Amino acid sequence: MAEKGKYYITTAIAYTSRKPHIGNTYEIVLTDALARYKRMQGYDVFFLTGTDEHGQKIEGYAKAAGVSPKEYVDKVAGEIREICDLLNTTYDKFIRTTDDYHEKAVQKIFKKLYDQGDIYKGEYEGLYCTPCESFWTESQLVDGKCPDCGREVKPAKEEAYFLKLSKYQKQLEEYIESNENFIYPEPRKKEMLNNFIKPGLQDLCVSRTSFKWGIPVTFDDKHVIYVWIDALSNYITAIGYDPDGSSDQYKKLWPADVHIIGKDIVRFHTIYWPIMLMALGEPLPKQVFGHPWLLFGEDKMSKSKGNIIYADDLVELFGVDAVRYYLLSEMPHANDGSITYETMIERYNSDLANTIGNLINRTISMTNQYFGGVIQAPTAKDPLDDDLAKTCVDAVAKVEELISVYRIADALEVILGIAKRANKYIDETTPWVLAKDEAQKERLGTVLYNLLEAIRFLAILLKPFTPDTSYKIFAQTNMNANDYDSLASFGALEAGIKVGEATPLFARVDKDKMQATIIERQEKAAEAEKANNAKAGIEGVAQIGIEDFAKVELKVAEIKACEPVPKADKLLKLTLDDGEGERTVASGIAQWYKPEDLIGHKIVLVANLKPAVLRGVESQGMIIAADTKDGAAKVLFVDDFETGAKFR
RNA sequence: CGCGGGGUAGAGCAGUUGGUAGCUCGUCGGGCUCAUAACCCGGAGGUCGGAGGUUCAAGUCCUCCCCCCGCAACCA
Repeated sequence: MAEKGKYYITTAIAYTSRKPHIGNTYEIVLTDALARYKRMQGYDVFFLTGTDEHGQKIEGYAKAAGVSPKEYVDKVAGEIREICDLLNTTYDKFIRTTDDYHEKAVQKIFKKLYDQGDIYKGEYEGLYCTPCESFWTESQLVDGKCPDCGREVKPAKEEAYFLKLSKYQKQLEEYIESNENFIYPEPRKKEMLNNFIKPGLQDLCVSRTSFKWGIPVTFDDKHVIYVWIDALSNYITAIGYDPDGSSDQYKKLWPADVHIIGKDIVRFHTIYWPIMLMALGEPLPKQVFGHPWLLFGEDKMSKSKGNIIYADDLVELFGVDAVRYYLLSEMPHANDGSITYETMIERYNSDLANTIGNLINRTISMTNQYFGGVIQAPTAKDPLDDDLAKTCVDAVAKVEELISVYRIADALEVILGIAKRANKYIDETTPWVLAKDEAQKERLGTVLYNLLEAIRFLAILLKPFTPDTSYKIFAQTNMNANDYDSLASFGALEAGIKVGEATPLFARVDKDKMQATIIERQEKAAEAEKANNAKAGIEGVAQIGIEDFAKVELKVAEIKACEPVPKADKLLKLTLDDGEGERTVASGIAQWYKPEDLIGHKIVLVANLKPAVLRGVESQGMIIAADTKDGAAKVLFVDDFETGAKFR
């Protein structure tokens, strides 16, 4: 195998807020396929993935779960890593931002940037909304008020550290413009330049005092280092970057050849990250690829519906390779992809079972029937064979080209094309007819040789995507020559070897049965979730005493007036008469009720609920409504009750 | 006018710098029997969301409009 130099590839690190669903899993599989492909081609690949474990959100989740942040992230990081392993990904290192070496390196980076003046202590000046504890810029305000709660904001200052983005703006702009492929795909590059860089970069706030779960600033312990410097540096700390002298591994691997990330975080990787590196005096990554997202069929997933698709469920149902294949083949190169159980089944059956699996099965089976399993030398060639050979050889170059621009689904289609062409070749050559004529024996042997050779191409090209399947094909056929370089020409398959028994690689799936199974599992999952919530007291099934109920004041109130809330498509503003006076209540029923449907009706009011401001409307209470089967809400009308009457 | 993505055959999608509309699945008909009810061939099915415009020529460029979908924000 030709040695081609190093190739350092990374995924974004996953945020450890909760177990990742299948959409989050796509990135690691994509990156793994790329890593395996490069490795197969002879590159010295280093593949990094990991988890991002700090921040206010996690602090909050941990608190809610009643555990320490560290315990919380240990659990989730474990789950994430299990999923990576389950999907048979070949990462070389799994970094966690709570790893000791990472934290130390990040602190050093922060210090270095501070010492050289690229980070300075300043004041975050903005318009502050005290109840929301949030800063806003002039442009974010709605009617000059807090976009969150609609209350007045006042100018305020908070101490914070800033990274001087402005200082490097020109340099970054030049880099992006002179390095064609740095930001990929192209539209993302324009977006970055036009929307963010050219209008002028504002210095970036890189520390926080509002939460504690983060890496402390060594020289100012009120502050923790905010996500940017903490998370982004993982790409260099993982391989031994140290401001005081980096490891040999770092010197060999950096700069990264490509960062594989979701399109939503392109900005951080093509603006903040390069500037950090420039400030550190390190070279910039060669490329950042912002991949599209994998979405879900019709329904948005939700835990209560039990229709979240997790990788481990899919793997149980279809097997690892089928899931990998599906994820990679369903992702278009530009738009977001969508996945459903239905298309999973379809693809599984048509591509894997019918086209690929069946081809291999029938070929091995014929080799056994006609030649006792022994691969014959291709001595009786025919012009009919040329197109098959060409399809195989051409596929190698096409796949390389497509992979280089991350068109994975298209590459898989090219590979599948080999199987399709081979199936057609069987029809063209009709081996079962040849078998009846002893004089055609040699030709028959050649036909089967060609088929096995095509399968060999197929198996090798599939390695990065469905590694287990390739392995099984080689095991089943006992073929030699399974390296990438042997694909240079058609005919590297060695004759005289005896193939094994034909065993189906992918059993066909019965669509109806599978769907029934899936529904059953979803119901179970939804139940389990409910039970879980009940245990945790999250949902209202927990029992309360009469004294608790007595705390709730329920009254009959009449709707006097009703109007939609501006800039809120779910909210209606109701003016109620509760017998003692008027009050305003906001209710999220605008999708199902028009104001005129409500005026004059009497409803049940939760009268002593603490007021809250929603979209600028102060809501003093809530009205009682119930969910309907189709997901809408139905308000409880109590028109024949007396206004002001209390429920008890 | 909050940001963004879209509207191309029944479904899911391709369509590079404008030059006879393609692919996969499904469907219908045929073929074959080595094979996992599989494989191969053929057919039907689209006024490319709508209306204008530029052009010899527009799915592709320009203008306006309609409709979906994410994200964001509020279902007290």
